[in-house]
Amino acid sequence: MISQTAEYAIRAITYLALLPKEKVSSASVISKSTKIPTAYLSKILRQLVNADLLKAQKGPKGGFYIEKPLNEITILSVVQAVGYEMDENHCAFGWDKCNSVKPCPLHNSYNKLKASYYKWAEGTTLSHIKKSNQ
Amino acid sequence: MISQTAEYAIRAITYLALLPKEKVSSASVISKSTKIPTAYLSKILRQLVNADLLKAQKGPKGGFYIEKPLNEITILSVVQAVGYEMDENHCAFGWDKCNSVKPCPLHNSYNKLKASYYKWAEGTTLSHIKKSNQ
DNA sequence: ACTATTATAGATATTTTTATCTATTTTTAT
DNA sequence: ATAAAAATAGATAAAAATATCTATAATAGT
Repeated sequence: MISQTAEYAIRAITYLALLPKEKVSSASVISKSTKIPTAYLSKILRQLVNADLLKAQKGPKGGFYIEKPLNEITILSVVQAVGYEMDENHCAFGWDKCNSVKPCPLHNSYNKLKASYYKWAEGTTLSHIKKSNQ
Repeated sequence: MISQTAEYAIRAITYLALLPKEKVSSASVISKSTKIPTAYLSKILRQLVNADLLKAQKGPKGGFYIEKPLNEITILSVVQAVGYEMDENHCAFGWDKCNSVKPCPLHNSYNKLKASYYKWAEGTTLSHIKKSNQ
């Protein structure tokens, strides 16, 4: 449903979101708390930094933290930051040209699933997640 | 969202569902029509046969066909036949024990996505797909 | 009976994803 | 200045998913 890597990204940024605002956590602390392999987590965190979802601070007492308002960070943006956006033009039936004008036999059914995924991924923010946990 | 293998399975069985009732197609014909690699498709078809979603007929003029009523074949049953049922107890936040009584911070959000997936996968049958294509 | 055609089974190969390792850079605190 | 703690970068390794290959079994038609 959601790749391991994307799940790790969501898990890690959720962990940071639940801390007090702008509190810094090192990769190794996040790793221990979230059970994400340390080295792999570091790569994921870097991708989140590159996507401007997190800030990084090098050196002792450094680590990662969230600067942005939590309601601006959607699940979709996190998933896309680690490279798992779905190919909008992918045809589940294998057609080269498949669109709403000339839809493949699976087009309409798949669109329903896609729509509910996007509704969820764009509609769910770290702010929602935090609110439902306090 | 849905693994390549599961998509192939859905694609292949949809192809058969759109043919006249109980019409037989060989793996190589299905492969050409659906752009699924032949040998890989054969394995997938066998899994669908093992799950009693398809029938197989060996020998010349043999192949695969659907015997069951199309409204009894859900997308979920196809996906499960090729081994991609999701782990119901998997916790996206990495907790060992995560459930509705003691939910992890992601529990409720993920449940919404899971629910819409199951609603779609259990609610969509080959009958629906065929009807929307005639 | 024989031949050709098809599914089946299992082994092997390739590709992608996930994970680890090593070295380097930055920065805080002494 | 130096040492320690952290991120960063890039190379490598392991595991899983995807794909192919080879041989065998079943069956229809001749």
